[in-house]
Amino acid sequence: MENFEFRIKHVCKQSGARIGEFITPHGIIETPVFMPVGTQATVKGLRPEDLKEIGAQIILSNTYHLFLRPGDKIVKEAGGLHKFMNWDKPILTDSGGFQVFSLADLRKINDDGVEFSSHLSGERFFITPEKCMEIQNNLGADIIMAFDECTKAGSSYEEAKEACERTTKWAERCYNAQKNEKQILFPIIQGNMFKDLREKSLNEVSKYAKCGIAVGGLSVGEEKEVMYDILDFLKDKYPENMPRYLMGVGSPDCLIESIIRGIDMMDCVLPTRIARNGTALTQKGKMIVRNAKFKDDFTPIEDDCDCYACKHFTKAYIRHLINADEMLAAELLSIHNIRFLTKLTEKIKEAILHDRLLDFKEEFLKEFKW
RNA sequence: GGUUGGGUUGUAGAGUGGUCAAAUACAUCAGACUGUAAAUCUGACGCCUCCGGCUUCGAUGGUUCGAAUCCAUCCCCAACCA
Repeated sequence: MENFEFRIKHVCKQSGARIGEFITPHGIIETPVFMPVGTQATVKGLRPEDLKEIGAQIILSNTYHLFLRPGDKIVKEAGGLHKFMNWDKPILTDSGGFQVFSLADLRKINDDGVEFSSHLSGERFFITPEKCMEIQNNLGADIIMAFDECTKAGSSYEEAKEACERTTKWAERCYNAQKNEKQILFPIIQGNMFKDLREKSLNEVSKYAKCGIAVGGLSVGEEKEVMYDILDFLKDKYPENMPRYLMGVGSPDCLIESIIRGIDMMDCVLPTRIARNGTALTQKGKMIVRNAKFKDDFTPIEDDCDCYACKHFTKAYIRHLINADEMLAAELLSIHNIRFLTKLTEKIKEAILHDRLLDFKEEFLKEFKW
């Protein structure tokens, strides 16, 4: 596996959190890392240049969505996802496992795979683990995800167990189907909120983890404390020397809490979605810039922020753009929100380096309210 | 001066005797958003001591058990004719 390597550079003596380097064919990812989501081969509202400027090292895209449109063959023909979307840094494609969860009404699962009724056309497609690998091979991301079954919080033990076992079997099938050495397959730990299932899943799925493993099925409606508890439970059980990716988690407080619990990589649609809906991330928590109280506030979202939006524009102006339905509002807030998270991970790294991540968390959460 | 058509809750605009505090849209205000069916969704939007009460549909007066809706007068607005 010379195309991929994970090196731990420092472990925080206070928290156990790590700083690492994840080497991929498209460059080194410094962890811990927040990964912006670009489901349809674009981080909504942002150009690759914007993303680089705000410190994005890797972005996500999505197997299910790109399979439906434009089709993985088109992307392959275009020269692969990197070339297609003009992003020369690492890319991770999610497997479509999350769509098993989010499009629950439009799919049927059996042990062989999932039948989706396309949310675009209604046309039915059957996705197996092997098909998922074929699609992801065609897309050509650096990191590809095993096809899994993500269950919602509140699922019964039986449901969780069934999904968990299926996810393990599918991980094996993905492992056997994945031949491209330029791509690394991350298997996914499931098990819902049941610790025995989580442990079993971790142990079984680890067999298929060469240089990276993911925790899925969290932040699916449960209380944060429940998620933290699961992460605590898993913390010292992961395979050695590989990055741990917590899927779909990314509010600032969760970011810190998860990194403290040994997580290296995270992604989340939150910063870009709430940006499009008029909300900014700040040191104090959410700021709904759309609110009338900002109509004559001629200061930046955050005075000390180095992002393009804060350097050049005021809250009053951005509120005006939101109010006028101008797309620049979404762009500026997306830039700010992603920058907020990349900057937060930089501060976290700094704290890890100085063995004071727990202190940093205390300081951060003193001001930050969600 | 005359004719015709109008004046409805921020705006536009339904409603032409009871089921009307009054459709709908827009605007406004607030909230939600965590591997993106989300530039989306939810709620509020006359006033109050708000599971009930009060005051509204240009104004005033009337008809009626009951009026935004019918009648009279007046005041405005628009178009056209002099």
